[in-house]
Amino acid sequence: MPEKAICIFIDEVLRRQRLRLNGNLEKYPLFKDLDEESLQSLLSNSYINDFGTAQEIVQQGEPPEYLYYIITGGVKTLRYSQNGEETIIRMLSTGDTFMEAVIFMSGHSPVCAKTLVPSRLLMIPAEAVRRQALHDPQFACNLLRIVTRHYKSAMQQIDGILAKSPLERLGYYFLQQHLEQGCDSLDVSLPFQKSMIANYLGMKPETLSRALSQMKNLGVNVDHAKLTLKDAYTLCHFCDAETSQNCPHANHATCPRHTGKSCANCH
Amino acid sequence: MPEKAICIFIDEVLRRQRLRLNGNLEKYPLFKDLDEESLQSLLSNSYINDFGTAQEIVQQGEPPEYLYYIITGGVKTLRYSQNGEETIIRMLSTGDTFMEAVIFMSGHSPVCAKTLVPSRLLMIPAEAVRRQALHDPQFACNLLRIVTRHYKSAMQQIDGILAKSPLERLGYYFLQQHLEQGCDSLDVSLPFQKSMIANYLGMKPETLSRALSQMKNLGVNVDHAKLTLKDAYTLCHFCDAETSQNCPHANHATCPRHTGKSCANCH
DNA sequence: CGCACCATTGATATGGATCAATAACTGTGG
DNA sequence: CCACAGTTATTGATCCATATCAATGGTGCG
Repeated sequence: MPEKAICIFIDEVLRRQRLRLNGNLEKYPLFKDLDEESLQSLLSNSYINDFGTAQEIVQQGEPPEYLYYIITGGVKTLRYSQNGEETIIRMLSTGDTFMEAVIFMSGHSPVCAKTLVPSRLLMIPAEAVRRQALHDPQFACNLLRIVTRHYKSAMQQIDGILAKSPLERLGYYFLQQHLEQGCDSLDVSLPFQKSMIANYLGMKPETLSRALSQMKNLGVNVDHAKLTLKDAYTLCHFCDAETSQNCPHANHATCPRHTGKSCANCH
Repeated sequence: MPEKAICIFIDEVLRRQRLRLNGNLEKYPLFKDLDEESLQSLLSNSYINDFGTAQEIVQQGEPPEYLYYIITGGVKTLRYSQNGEETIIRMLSTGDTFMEAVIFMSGHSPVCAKTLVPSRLLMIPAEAVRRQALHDPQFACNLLRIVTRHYKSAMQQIDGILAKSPLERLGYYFLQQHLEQGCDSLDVSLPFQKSMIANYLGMKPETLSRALSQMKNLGVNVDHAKLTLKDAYTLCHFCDAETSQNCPHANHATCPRHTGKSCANCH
């Protein structure tokens, strides 16, 4: 159903462009600035498929067959370790893509992808992606931007795990959610269940729970999957130089980071 | 000195191509399959510079100005956390490139790069790299392959830290060194000092030291910076499905993985 | 209503960090 | 060639943070 794929895709792109978050947090620009010809070539062989909850879309150790674009839904990518435990690498929702990087790795997929909720996915064959990347440098550069962003967040994950306490990791995660959600509201919603977030942050659910109760003392109220901040600067404790680049308050007189006010509290 | 850069570069490429390790472990193919024109365009603005030990080549938080290719020497890339500690992201030596990924990230560099020993580096201006990527899809795809490989090893680092014991992480590291060094000798040399390796593996030097003494019981003798394996299968305990793809013994009857022999010992 | 599943909370255990002391090695200058 | 200082590695003793174990409470769904 190629035509159908294109229709929905165009819809999606338009929606995305309107939705660009904070200007610079615009989501993964896979299709950005592509000419009509490239789009056609990419999408004419693509499919749209619906998946149920907890379905394995890609198996670890299998060659990747498609690049996936989440039209609606939620997906996690993870790795199984020898003992069978899972380590979540990314948690994705509407508008995200996955397997873009894996397609350009040699060998089999080092990750598995699994739906968290019923999801509708656009599937672009891996071979078409590779072919198009060799023909259209704009597309290749879009891929580069996406993969480097993933790589950067993987680096942040690494030193977060090694150098931050569970409380700090959680605060950092909340801050990023807050910024992604436009940061005009004092409410932040948690898009995934807590045990997922715990795994993603490299801690056990119990530890996350305890970190949450510490959060309350810092002015973050947790009610089920919704956080309520005491004020706009509650999460500034957890900000760093990289993240502040995405914060609209940064470099304003109101930013505690900028005035140095809250750094006394930071630890 | 553009001509000089090209001369040494050509030398280097030839050397690399002869040196390809195990066929599939061939190092970062930045210049692979580029036409003469692309090479000229990339290198005509490049420089070669010598750096001393422990020099900061790139500062964290600064915009990246160059892509670096290590002609000779050793470099680490790392991140400083708030408390000032460093987390090593990669440890690089002759033939490696760095900052390829950072050049395509928006904003400033999330990592710092520092020489470990006196090093001679080929420096290609970031702007030239970006321009060339937009003009030459082959070059863009080479970059994609490099960055995705880094991303993959970052993922391995993440679940190594979260799911493996220090001993296992060390064994895995030894195994990879062994494979990179051609695995025809039972001697493995450690290319970096132990405190660096410890940091890279997410543990303290004391912990590495203790893990080393456990290694002796498993048949790995450590003498200064040189390991001696008891037999070719000593490190098989630490192998996983991904790594076995790079092992010449895999799928042979001699592989303990394949026969299931050593998996009993694994834990 | 009752059965899963998820989250929370408390008690305990443990692995790796930290602290501290010593030993080995590196390089430098006399 | 040796003496010395500075760095790096090892080893032992202790401590602490987070995992683990265990019990309870809450929530949603059939």
